[in-house]
Amino acid sequence: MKTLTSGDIANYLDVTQRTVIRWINSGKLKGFKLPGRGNNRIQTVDFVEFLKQNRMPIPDKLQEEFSPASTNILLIDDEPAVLRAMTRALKSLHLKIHSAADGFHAGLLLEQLNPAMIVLDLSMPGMDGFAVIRYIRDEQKNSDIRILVVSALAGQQLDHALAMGADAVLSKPFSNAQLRKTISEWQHPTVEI
Amino acid sequence: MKTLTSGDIANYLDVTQRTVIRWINSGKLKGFKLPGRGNNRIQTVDFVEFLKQNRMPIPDKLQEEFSPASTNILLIDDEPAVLRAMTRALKSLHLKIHSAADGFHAGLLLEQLNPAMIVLDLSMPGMDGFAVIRYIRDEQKNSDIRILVVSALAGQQLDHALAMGADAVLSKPFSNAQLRKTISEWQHPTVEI
DNA sequence: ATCGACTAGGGTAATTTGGGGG
DNA sequence: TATGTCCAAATTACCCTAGTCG
Repeated sequence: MKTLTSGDIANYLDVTQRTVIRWINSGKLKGFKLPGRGNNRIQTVDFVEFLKQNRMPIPDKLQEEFSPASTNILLIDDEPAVLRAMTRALKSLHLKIHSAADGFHAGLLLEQLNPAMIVLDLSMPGMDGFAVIRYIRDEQKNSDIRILVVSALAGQQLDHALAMGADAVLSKPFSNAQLRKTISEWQHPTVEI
Repeated sequence: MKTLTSGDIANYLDVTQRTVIRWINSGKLKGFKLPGRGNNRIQTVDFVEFLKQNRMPIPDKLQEEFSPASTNILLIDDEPAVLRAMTRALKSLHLKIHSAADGFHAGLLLEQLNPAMIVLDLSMPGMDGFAVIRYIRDEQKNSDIRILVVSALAGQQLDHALAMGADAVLSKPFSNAQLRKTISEWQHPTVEI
């Protein structure tokens, strides 16, 4: 749990600490008090909520800290060589790159990281790639995950993946440039507030 | 983890350890001291009580530990028939039974449920059962998850599983009674503190 | 014995709170 | 009404040393 003090917020917003404390005490800004003299602590989520409600700009630092997952990308492929190649290809894009070589680690990391994007090989032994897409699209909380499907399978399989909710497909083999292009387009999405 | 140290709480609340110790010494936070140098230990119940009294947010991890969900059991086997059979066998034990038929769902559910026990088939297509044990024992922090390995593999594989940290093994085929006996022993463990 | 990680507590600096008045 | 400024007292952070443990 990352928390902020009244002073932190005063600095962020360029107001006096006194003002921030009054916001808290009047209930405008949600926070909690430490047991001692009642020093205030504010959870970053609550602060971001406060900023949104008042249409104030969100500092970049908080943007990241608040949703560190937004920069995670998860690569799922059973061939380590392919994972390494993709990692190299994406290294320059300033993403936190994680990879899974089997279904178990794919599931683990998907839950742990809540990644912004995944690159998914459809045909992996012991795992139904479509099941991954279905899982992600059915759970609302994961619904904004971008899915890039890569596969050596026939085109109609790729079409099926698109129909199930994949955002893009690439048929193997593909070039590093193709991969990078697709991912980088997702990196700076249209701003949402 | 039944008790917390001052450092644990400091991390939870994002304050310094020094502050936590002062809370304890001033009686604001109930705890007890170990003989020797007087290291502090705080029971999770007391900590949660402390959080409630001061209207502080309760960290997710603690939330889980306190929710009765700790009676989750996760069954991992690639044969649906086996999963159904085990589910029936365990139905009477008052556990929340979840099952995974592939590595992907095994990973997902392991993260989501934080189960108290898992029953793991070692030989599943596309998944290394030993990797699951290794993950739980090495990387999962509070790894008090009980692991029962079931397998049709040779005995030395089962021994290997035990060496890696499995709590018990059963070679297939096994009877419902054997399964139930092992699991029910874990349900009400001989008290250890 | 050595090492690193963790912990308790002392002393001091920095921060925080709430009040009062502009 | 909302905020900035000044203030004193309380609380917390920071730096330190020493002890414990595996």
